[in-house]
Amino acid sequence: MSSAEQKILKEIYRRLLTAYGPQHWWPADEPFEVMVGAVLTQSTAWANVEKAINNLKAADSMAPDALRRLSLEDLAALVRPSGYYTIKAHKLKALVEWLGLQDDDLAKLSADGADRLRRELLAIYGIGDETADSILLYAFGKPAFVIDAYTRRIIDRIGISPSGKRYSDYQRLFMDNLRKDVAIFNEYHALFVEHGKCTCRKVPLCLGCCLLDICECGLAVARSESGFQPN
DNA sequence: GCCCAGGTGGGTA
DNA sequence: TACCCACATGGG
Repeated sequence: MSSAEQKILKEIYRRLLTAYGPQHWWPADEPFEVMVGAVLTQSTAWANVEKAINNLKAADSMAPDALRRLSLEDLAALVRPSGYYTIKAHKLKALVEWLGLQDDDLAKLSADGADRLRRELLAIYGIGDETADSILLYAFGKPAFVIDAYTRRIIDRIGISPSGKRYSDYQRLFMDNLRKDVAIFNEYHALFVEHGKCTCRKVPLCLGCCLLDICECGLAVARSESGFQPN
């Protein structure tokens, strides 16, 4: 079986990878640092998150126990560059509180089933669908496809929107039509984010540099027609 | 000065 | 369920 959606999703991936190359998201970081980064990056540019992460490391606090020992005020001061620092300090406290209940044993957690782990994560204050899936994918190596606002816009624009508009509806579109491969899911979401930085996203119809000139019938428009030339 | 970035939770209709 | 809003720094 090979649906039109499968073809389109594979073609989008192929084009994004050709244009931007591998993104190397969270390739060597510790799972805990990935979890912290996933919270700090909520609606925030990654460059600002890096400053906050560097502050935590410089304070010798990039560890669950170290974060638990910090006062809320001190933690907020450290993550201040990432914005929303008061609320993010609360979120990180909630995260490490939960980790403490798991004996801070991330290796054991990663052996849990993805569904159970996802429910646990969603029960933590400050962790919603996208952050939960980011953690599942980038920290625990589970094949969870991450949906962000930009991914939704692309899907809607291409014309393969799911019948529902919920997070889970969009996620199912990818999960049902792609091989559940952690490396692919990792790269695909990162490429969407990278493409999101392209200014052409503000153009109602994709033209010029845009990769997403895919016609409604699901057949890819030739690059020569779109004028798009990958690097 | 204005816009936006790797969202979530709480309130209201 | 579906909107609205607060939350905030830093770079272009």
